[in-house]
Amino acid sequence: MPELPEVETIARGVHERVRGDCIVQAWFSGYSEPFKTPPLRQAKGLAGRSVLAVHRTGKHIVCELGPADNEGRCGTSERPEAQWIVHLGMSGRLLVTTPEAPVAAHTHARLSLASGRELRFVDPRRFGRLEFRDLQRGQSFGAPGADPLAIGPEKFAALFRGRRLAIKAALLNQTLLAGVGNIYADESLFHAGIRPRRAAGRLTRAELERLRISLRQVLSHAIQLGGSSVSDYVDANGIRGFFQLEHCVYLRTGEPCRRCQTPIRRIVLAGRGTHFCPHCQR
DNA sequence: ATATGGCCCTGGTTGC
DNA sequence: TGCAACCAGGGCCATA
Repeated sequence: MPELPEVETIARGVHERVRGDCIVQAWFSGYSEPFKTPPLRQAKGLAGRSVLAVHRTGKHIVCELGPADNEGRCGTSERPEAQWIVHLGMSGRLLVTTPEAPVAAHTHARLSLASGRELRFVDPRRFGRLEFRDLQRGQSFGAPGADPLAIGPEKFAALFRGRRLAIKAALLNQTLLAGVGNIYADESLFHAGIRPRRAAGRLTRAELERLRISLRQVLSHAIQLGGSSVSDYVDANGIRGFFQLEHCVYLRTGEPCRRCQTPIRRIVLAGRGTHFCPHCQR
């Protein structure tokens, strides 16, 4: 399940490989209903654009696109005129391949590039979303929540003030923090020594600061290891990440805590499997 | 206003 | 061995 570190890894990989390339044409599968922009409009908007940069915002991959000139060739303007926004949902993958590479089942988009390669969007569970934005008509994409890697102590504490919901549920709320998903919510709460069910607004200032630091450390460590490959996650080159080997609680129900040997417990919170150490987390 | 729970969707795993 | 039930959960939406 791609969360911030996995999305960051994929965005960096795609950036390195397709920056400066040009989208010659775009193909979309018949499946399209939940896409934020109708496939025909995406295909029309993408064709002839140059890829200026690819980066992550929250759990979204944003491709900054330049203009095409009169001959249909790619422009070289530095200022983005459009954006292609990819959300991978649960099972989405964004791959750079050759056109000859076998087309995986559930491939929903294929962008042919001027270099002769293809950028493909594959998503078996169809929780992913694709959107095209014309920046001359609309606003640039922005995540609603704060960046957990950049937020400071004051703003972080303010996010949770007065909130009665469980801290785990609050961490998953993308309008508060953008990019935290189930794995890193559980892992950061473990490292901060906080029980997932604690009411967000009742955490002490010291606990909130431990949580902010833990979150930042867990996320940046995971980025260094290329993310967590817990199901079928692979990066833009088809390479798996290694952070799953570092997990302390996530999907370790019944296994001994790495710190105190107490068996890890699993509860359901906000509809999500939630894992914690009953001894280390208070 | 905040908070909760159901739904979507497929593939892998478990259990009979 | 075969098949069905179950589980995984991000984001959206209806409801309380």
